[in-house]
Amino acid sequence: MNSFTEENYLKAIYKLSERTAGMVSTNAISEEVSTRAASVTDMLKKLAEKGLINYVKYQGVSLTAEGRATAIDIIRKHRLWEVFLVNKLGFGWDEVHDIAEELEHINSGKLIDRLDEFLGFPQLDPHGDPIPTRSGKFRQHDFIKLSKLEAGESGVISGVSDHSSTFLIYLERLSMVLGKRVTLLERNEYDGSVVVEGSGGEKIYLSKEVSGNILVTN
Amino acid sequence: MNSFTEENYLKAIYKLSERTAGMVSTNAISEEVSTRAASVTDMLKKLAEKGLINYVKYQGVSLTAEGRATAIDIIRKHRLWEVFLVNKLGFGWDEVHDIAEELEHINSGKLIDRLDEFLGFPQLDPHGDPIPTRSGKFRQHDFIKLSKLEAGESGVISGVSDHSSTFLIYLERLSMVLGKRVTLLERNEYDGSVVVEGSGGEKIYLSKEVSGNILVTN
DNA sequence: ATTATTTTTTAGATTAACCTAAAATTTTTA
DNA sequence: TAAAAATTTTAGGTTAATCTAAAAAATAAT
Repeated sequence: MNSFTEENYLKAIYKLSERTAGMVSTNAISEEVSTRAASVTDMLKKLAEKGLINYVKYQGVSLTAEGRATAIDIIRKHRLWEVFLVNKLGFGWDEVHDIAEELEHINSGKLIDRLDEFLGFPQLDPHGDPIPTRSGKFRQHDFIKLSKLEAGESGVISGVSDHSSTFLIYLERLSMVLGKRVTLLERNEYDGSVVVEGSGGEKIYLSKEVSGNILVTN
Repeated sequence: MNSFTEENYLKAIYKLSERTAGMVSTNAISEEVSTRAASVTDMLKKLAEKGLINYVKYQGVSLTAEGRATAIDIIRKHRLWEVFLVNKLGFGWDEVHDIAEELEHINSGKLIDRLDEFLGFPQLDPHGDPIPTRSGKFRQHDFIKLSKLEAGESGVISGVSDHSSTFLIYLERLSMVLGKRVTLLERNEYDGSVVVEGSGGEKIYLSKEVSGNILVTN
């Protein structure tokens, strides 16, 4: 069995290799887990020893099949717990990340399968992220960043790529919630900010960062 | 905040002081947490330093008000999670102890209050143990050991004092489940074993140990 | 293509929680 | 009540996960 800490490293490496595709650097991991690079090096040796990552000194790391499966399993748990917290206990989508961060390390396959069933086998978590199946498969999701829409084009808000509560509370205040249809009216080429229109005709101003963290479909 | 390990020591001390009322010995704790006495001494110093226990060298320990409150809070979490596992996820009463042992350390007051509400503010866990209120109060329970019934007296099975799955699975096989009414037919004075009769007229033989771990009301 | 900078690793320490072996204290027993 | 036995504590070590400071390697810049 892997420790709590080992699991967090695997999750971090998985997350980083999604975005960058290829080798993940020690410094990037260090940043992600908020731990000094020297400590990361120690842990990388240990994870390599256990066969969970491919590690080449000074070159970076990638997950082995086993490491990847482990990481995906943790993500599955995290997202199922988030669904539980929001759908069953009435938490807001901005409140659940930290609690799920603890719950994801609870160690019982049976528990997670029962929870999955109890929740009705949800496909997406409260932030629109796909929940992997028990065998570690992700269903395809065709989300694009809101910031990539053309002027005049519309889309339905289906996900976010920042799960921090500050960001989610801000979206909430703008009533930019999952399921809402918006049309991109204009893009300011100078700073990348955009103006979108909701179905009620209301106009919403979004900075480049914000629109880049909102995912839409259609 | 207290560590996972510190919480387990507090829980152990609480449990032991329930049974013995008074000072708890190092060896008893050592046994309860499956750790050497020397290590227990280290931890006792630390817990005393934090104001959670009263510790007098060579004399034993007792919980302070704060330590007691902390222990009761953990017990509350443990029992609420057990109710969740049994009532919502369909686990058997013999399967939930170990999982709840992990879940009880999840750190969020809001989570546990929401869970309590979601479960309908249960008063007892699946083993018949009372669930303390948010303010740490136990409702009175008037359980007596099945082994203390007089011949001819009857009672309703309402709790157990051993939560191990071996014991619970054994009870299950005898269909000695919560809510069942039984009448004590006879007690063998030689080994303390008893014979009870169920409402269907079936006779069940129970050793002294088993009948001592079954709690009845009425 | 050397030097300068950044990144990564090694070396040596620290803290929490554990251990064994030995010493100190308390309890039991003769 | 003094010796024997049991309990508890101290002393000194280990492991996992972290740290800082310094060395080594890779990358970038002149």
